[in-house]
Amino acid sequence: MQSVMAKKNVSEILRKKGISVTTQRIEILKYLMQTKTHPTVEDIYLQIHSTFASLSRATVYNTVMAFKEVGLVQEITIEKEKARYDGNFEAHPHFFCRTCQKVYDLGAEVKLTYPHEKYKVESEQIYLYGVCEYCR
Amino acid sequence: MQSVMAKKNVSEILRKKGISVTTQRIEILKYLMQTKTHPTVEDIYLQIHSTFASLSRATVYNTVMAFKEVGLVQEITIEKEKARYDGNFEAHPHFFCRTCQKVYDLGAEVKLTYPHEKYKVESEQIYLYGVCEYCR
DNA sequence: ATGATTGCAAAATGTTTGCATTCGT
DNA sequence: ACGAATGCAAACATTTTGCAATCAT
Repeated sequence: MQSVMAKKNVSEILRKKGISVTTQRIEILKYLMQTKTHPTVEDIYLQIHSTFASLSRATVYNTVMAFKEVGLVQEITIEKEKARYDGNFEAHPHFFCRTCQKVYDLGAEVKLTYPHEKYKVESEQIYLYGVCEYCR
Repeated sequence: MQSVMAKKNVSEILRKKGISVTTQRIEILKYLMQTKTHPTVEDIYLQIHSTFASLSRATVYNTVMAFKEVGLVQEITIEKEKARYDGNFEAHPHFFCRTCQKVYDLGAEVKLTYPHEKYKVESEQIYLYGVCEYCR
């Protein structure tokens, strides 16, 4: 029954992360937490701009960078053309369909095991490529 | 003793892949098979252009795309800014150092396990992020 | 009040495209 | 000889930057 995250909850998340709370950031975070489409900056801009006309692309760029730094979003570079953003910060693999160009989440069934030796790993991304079930 | 791959061998690889053999392709493939730096298009262009002045950036773009299609290189999108190319086509993880911005190969100690269910996986990329041993 | 954020425009970067010339087979 | 590959310039897409106006605390 809680279809869309309330403005208050989103503000609280921003406050807890120690970054200042603006209307733009609230709107962008609400959108990112609610969608599973892995939107690009342009996607985010077009979506929010349609109901909040003053939003600029520069602010979307600033905002996703700020969110990435405090750990509110993951940056998905599964295609070389453009970055996508995922409001789910938990590590999980992504699948790119080369037919419909959509990015899907994969779950815990994909597992990565490695010894932390020479490298101090801070984050990881697993990208799988192929054709999704709908396009086959 | 075989420091640099001979022109003949490289030509043979191209011929076996069924793509036509040009001087530019020979030079680019020789370079990609010999380096472990995961060069960008600009890196490849600058390196080869220094001794082969007529090479153009457009040809480097065309060539890495052709190589990718026939399975001679992997495209590494570990950074959103630019793609890198790896002449080692075997699946292996990559590590990106956020300090020196270099990309390192990781070996078989990193393992990915998953069931092929809904998605027909054709290729995979594993990217790890952190600080390398030299930068720490 | 003051420093951070925003919006706009310009610039920078990486990549793609169109087309005439050259090359590989 | 013919289709493919090359080189150049222009176009395009994404991202970054500079700066004045506005907003958050």
